[in-house]
Amino acid sequence: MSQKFLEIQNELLPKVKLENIFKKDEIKLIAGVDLAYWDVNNTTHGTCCIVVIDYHTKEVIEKVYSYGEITIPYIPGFLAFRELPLIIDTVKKLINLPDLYMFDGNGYLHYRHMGIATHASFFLNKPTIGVAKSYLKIQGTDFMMPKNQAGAYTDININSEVYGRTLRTTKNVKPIFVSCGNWIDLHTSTEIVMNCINKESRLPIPVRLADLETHKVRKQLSHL
DNA sequence: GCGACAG
DNA sequence: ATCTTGTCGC
Repeated sequence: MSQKFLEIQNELLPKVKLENIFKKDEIKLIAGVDLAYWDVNNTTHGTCCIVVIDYHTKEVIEKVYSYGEITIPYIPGFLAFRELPLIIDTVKKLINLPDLYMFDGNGYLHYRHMGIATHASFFLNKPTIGVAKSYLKIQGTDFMMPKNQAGAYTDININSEVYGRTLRTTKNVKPIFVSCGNWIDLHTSTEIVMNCINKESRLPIPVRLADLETHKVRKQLSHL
């Protein structure tokens, strides 16, 4: 199974572009994407929630979700294959199409530069950013802890290539791991993430809201 | 058997 | 990811 997955990701890799294909003032709507899981008998079910906000006012513009059985197991390095089917299904329900998507997980910061944010971009056809809460160690490379100051960061350099960035979004709180998804550069990715931080969470608003939403939906669905 | 391991 | 209460601190 994972052999076929490897082939698919290796074919996509050459199409990744870590450059902005947009102008900053064109970014109006940003979506956060997340999933939550629960078990029914011996099968795993999941819900995908997408929350769209106005990048400038942070107002919630739209929320959509879908749910279904999850058939692909979680395998480190192949998260996209597990979560993409439900994500694609959910995106179809959006009325307000986002200018950019933020994911709970990595993008270019991945064994084959094909974390879920990067992989998903080819189905969404929009710029994407990866935001992970924990570190995925690649080739034994640890990350350097940034200074304890909001906005401080350290680049994750592996074999003379920058895979992503350890970003302290909030003082006195663990850093997050930001990486390019596709069609955007790391500098702009960092800037957009920081512009989506408030006192409520170390996570950018779109991802945080999508996370909260998946918990609500799960509580509702798993109690039926 | 042991340790690694985004979500 | 998920299983789970209280509790320390700003």
